[in-house]
Amino acid sequence: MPFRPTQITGNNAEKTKAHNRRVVLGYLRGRDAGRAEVARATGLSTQTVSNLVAELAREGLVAPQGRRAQARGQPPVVYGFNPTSAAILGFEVRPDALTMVLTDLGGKILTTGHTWLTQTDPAHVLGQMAMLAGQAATLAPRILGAGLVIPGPFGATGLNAASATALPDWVPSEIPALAESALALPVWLDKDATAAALAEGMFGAAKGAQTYAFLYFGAGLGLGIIDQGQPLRGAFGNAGELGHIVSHPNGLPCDCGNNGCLEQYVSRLAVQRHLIARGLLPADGHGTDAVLTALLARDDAALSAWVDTAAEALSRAIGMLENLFDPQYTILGGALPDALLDLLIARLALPPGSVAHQTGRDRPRVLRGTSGRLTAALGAAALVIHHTVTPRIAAYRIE
Amino acid sequence: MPFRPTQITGNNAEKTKAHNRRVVLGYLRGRDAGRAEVARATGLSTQTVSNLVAELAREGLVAPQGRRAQARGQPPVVYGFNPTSAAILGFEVRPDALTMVLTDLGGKILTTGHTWLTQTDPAHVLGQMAMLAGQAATLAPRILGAGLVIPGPFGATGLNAASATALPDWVPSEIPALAESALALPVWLDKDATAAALAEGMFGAAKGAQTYAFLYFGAGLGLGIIDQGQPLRGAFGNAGELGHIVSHPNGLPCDCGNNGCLEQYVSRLAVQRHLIARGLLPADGHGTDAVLTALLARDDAALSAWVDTAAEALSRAIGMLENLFDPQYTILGGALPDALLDLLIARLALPPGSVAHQTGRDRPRVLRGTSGRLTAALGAAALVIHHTVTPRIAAYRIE
DNA sequence: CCCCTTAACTCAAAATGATGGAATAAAGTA
DNA sequence: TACTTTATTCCATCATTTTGAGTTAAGGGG
Repeated sequence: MPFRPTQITGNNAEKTKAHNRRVVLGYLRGRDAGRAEVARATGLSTQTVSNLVAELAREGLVAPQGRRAQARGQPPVVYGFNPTSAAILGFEVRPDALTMVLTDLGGKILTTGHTWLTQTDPAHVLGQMAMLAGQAATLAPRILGAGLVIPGPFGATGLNAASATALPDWVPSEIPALAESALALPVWLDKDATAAALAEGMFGAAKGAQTYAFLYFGAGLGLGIIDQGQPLRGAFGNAGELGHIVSHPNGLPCDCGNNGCLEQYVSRLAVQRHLIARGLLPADGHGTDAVLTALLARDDAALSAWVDTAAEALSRAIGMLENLFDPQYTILGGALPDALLDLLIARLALPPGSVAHQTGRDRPRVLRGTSGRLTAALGAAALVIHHTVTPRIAAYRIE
Repeated sequence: MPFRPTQITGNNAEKTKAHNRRVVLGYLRGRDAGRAEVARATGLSTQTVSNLVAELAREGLVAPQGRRAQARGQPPVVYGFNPTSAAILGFEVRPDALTMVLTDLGGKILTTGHTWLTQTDPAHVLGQMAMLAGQAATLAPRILGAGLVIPGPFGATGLNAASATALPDWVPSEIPALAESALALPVWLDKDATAAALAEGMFGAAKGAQTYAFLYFGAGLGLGIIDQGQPLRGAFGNAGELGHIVSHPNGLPCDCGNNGCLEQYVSRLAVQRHLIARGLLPADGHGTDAVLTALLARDDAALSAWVDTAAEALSRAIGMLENLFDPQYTILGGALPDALLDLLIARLALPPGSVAHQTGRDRPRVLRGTSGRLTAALGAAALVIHHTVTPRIAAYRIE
């Protein structure tokens, strides 16, 4: 329930413990370590770490990996994160379909599920979710929680006309509670691009990074921004509507009322439209992925022309994102074939006037995401880990 | 020391108390209230609030405002924030000058100071600071701390060529410690636009807002972004380099290597260049403010033409910021006369395709800042309050 | 091979600070 | 005046972390 935080609450001993537990678990999720090392890194006493690790080990979330002599002194008992000790559910809700993944805590997919939706009211969709979850539950001894992602934007904004993809009845502040009773699990909700970004930082290309931008190709073009490990949300949960920034002043009209929106040039819909106009794809867009893969394999000129145009607009957009967000890197992912994303990246000509253009970079400025078609659903699953493992600001209360 | 946080640390009882103290003080800074009300709002017990308020009252930071009967029951003793109980120092360091303000905790300016700088090495500048601070100290019984702002970007980035304004020797991670020993006060450092944004949210146009964008006219064009009350920093502290996003593809060349950077069209330097080219301002730009005010008063056509161009570019930029950050509003402030900022705002034609274009807004999408020429120095002072009053994520450790 | 040093770890007591329940104070209401 | 409501205080209790004194298990020097 990330939206509209209104008031910062106080702490007490119990919340302190929960925080410390997340700190310790977060550290061990990053690397195996002995308890004394965790204590030094977190600033906690060894005693506290010892207690917390014992508790986590009792629950199976971490496990001893044996002693490892390093120098003098008694060798530490090294503990490591145990990703197979529990499972998590991720649901992606779109206007036409519901996708589910069940993963372990390391993001490894245990099973998937899918249903086409004819109605999109929460009651109906939550029923479908409960059904899929019931099937999945037989495969996992223990499910920690469920994540839920829906496309933005939320509320009545200037983008609504353009958002046939939005789910109007899905009020972010109400859904988690409904879902919790439907699934009998703790539930977290976020928007697709943000959740996908978290997943990429947890399991994928941005593993270990604290500050990065994730460019999400869904129907349009979304953006998830993670700064210091925390997602940027905005006042109404609508941060990251990258698709509707104006890339070409006086360019192609968009349903939103702007002319030259970026997603008219860089998106799955844009490439589909380009190919349909040239007779390379049926008008309903059926089989897009297969066609794209085939065209890429034979180095098709029409597709290559689209990539050139898209890469030009995308280069400017990424330069802008770099200057505004100063990410460690920008990641491209979502519903486009990996080969096409790779080609787009190869054709980028990033502007020199960027804070990301610096000496001594260890990695490229732009990377491809690793999770492919299931990006959003995996992102949903990652929400659970994010909220279970990542220390937060003092909890926000929602009113 | 906001930059390069590396590790989240654990909590203990003392940190918990410090957090709760900030929560309580933060609440009372927003509105007067009885202790029971604070307890309800923060989720703390009345006893805890009572203890913390007593401590804060002992220090003078809050003071009882008398009883206020409201309904039945014993009327609460209402406590209020006491802005005159202490003072704070704010320093703005630029390559050519050092500006100081001494304010009370409400942002009211008690005195100002100014020195031209011939050298910019930290040792020299810190000496000048200590001198100014010494003079100011006679006016305030108690100084809580000092804030320090410097222009970005930090490190060796692609914008360095363009940043004659940057201070190369000022390494953000080292300065606060040096300054603390020079001033014998707690010191916080941040970049100008970010600090100015915090000040605007604390004392100015965005008072009470949690999520907003502040467009800062310095030499170039900076941006401070506050999301959920926390500044956006980026991986290297360089988030918000708005001036060098490409506004006009293939437009005017910029020292940074890009063509068509926004600050070539919208900045103090841009309007100066426009006026110099037309013989309305001496080539050294001397007397810019007076000239601008005079030209505005007589509705000068040349200036008006600049405003039109600037407003067009600015409208697109603001639309973009809205879609990326989803702020409650965007604020324009800094080193331009209020009348010019007002005219710019009046001429904006904001794009319709924006998440900020929503029904039921209580305030305009764009506001003018309130603090004028001293914006950055006031921002520096605001840093002290931000760190004293605002609850934070578990403290970051710097390595 | 023994003893010293180093480091990890455990146990029990102490310290910190939040909480909960009972008692008290001060108002409005019947 | 008695009763209800709300704010506040007092005091004992509770949840945690920290501290300090051992204990264990390794390496290194003679």
